[in-house]
Amino acid sequence: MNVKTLLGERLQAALAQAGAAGAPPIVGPATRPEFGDYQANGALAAAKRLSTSPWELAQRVVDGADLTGIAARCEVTGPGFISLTIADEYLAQTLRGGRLDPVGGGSRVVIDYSHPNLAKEMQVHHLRSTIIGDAMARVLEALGYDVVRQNHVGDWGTNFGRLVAHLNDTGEDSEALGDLERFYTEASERFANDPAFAERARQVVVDLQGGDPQTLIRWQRYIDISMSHCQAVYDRLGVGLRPEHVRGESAYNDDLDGIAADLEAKGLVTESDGALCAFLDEFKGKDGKVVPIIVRKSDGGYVYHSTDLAAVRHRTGTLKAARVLYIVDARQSLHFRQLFALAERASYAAGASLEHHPFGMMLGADGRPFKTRAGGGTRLLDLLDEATERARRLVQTKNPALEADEVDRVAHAVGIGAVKYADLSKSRTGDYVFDWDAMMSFEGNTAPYLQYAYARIQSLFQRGRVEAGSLTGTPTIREPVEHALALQLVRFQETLEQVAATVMPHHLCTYLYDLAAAFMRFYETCPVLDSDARDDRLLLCRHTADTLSRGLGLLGIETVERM
RNA sequence: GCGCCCGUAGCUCAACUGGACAGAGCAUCGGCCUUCUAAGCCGGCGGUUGAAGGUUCGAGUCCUUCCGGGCGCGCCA
Repeated sequence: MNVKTLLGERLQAALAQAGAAGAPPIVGPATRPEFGDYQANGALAAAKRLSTSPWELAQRVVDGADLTGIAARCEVTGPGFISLTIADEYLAQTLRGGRLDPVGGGSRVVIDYSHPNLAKEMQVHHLRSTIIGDAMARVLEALGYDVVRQNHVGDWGTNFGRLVAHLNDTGEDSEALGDLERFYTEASERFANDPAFAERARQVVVDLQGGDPQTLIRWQRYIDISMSHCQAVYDRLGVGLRPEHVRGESAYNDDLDGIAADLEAKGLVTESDGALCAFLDEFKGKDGKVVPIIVRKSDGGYVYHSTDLAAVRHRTGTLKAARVLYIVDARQSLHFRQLFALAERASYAAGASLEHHPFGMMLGADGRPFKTRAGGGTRLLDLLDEATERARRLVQTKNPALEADEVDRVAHAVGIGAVKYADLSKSRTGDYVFDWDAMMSFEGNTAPYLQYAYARIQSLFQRGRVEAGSLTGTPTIREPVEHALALQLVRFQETLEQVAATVMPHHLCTYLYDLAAAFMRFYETCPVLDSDARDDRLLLCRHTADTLSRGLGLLGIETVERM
């Protein structure tokens, strides 16, 4: 149950009765404790339009609103705010322990995320797209949307010309592929310094796009090895991407001639310097000249505009998406604005909502692009190694009593969780500072704080010899800290709907942090096991544990029983 | 030059999209462990939200102009 939506409906009806039909109630959490749990600000704006007193209108809304059984208090405060306090009984009945209403109704959402470049191993800059996309996929699925994951891997184009050319020279069974990074570097150096090699590399691109069998075999060999590296990273990270979600640039190769012909037939492209381009007036660059969308290069090859157009058509046409979310870094903003505009004019959007959700760069503590400790490189695997290692040292310091295999599990959950949470907890629009010391201090708004809250509850259950699953019923709420905890628990649904709408997972992080903090306050104030209210409080603990676990799970973060 | 994003406490970040007195954590200072995990809880200190105008009953949020930073702007993706 989304309490915010429910309050909104009831207050909107009351506004209409009071003469302000259609006025939005504008319900949100109360900004201060003395204003209750929720507040509605709609009467202020509505009164302005009706030229009546805001206070009087708000009072009529309060008098007319049907909030029986929901609100314990509903009153006008200040110039015309409506302050609402939810009834304890209602909160208690609404507790769902992390279960969600399927508001998505099976609507299909395609999410394009991770999309590593297979020319080399995954780099740290692939982290953001991968984990934001993974979190969004999980959240939308949990809300009842029909999610289709699309890993639009970079497995095509000029990079692969030089790689396959180098593979041709070193031999099909090259041991060198064991070290993709070095192989890539060697190929790049030869391309830059050896004109004859560069010419062969360009020919390979033509052969690839033309479907030459021998070239495709070598290309496939390279792709397979690179993709297995990616899968290892996904497994290590615990993201839900699997081979069946891969639909790379190469998958659209056969569509490209058709796209070009179709755009020509629709009169959307013209030839310019030998290339086939679309010129959309709203996109201007240097010297005020229109920035072209290059559909086909002068050498007849295709670049990513065309591939992405084919992907749009696939997602809206074949997959029948209602929404397509592109979790791609902010530098691609112009590209996507151009892409969506051209797709619209070519009627490829098919009524679907095409959305680019950009994110900023990962910076080091020095404010420059982040590098790992291992050789100052940017391999994502090195970053994950370091995270787990740092977590292991910390876990051993904090709790020396843990068994060796338990240390492994906790170090993994905490290390990977800390990295993910540090990223997901920030609003994605800007750059963010990746600071090992801050995230590994494990204080404040971090994954380990949340994991710790969960472990404390599990410890309660163990100590009290309580089977969590046997805790059922509706608790009685007595204390203010219990009310605050129950209120926060009930806000799970509205928080996730907000995440789904904004594609901003950090709202879920903030929510979980507030939930854990509410629990910690409850835990400090209210004895559980040795209390007359034991059963009621155990129930609150169970709902908290379930919600923390579910919420962290939606972020792709594991919980542990002990830490 | 044009376009997009950003600028909030010493540091890292919020602020539910225009609502009440801008909130957390870190750092710093001070309290709380012979009872459920102190990776915790409670409190103090810390702000002209880059600047100046404007719209509004109300602006960190919207508009204009500056200042400062990042990114992008024709055959890579």
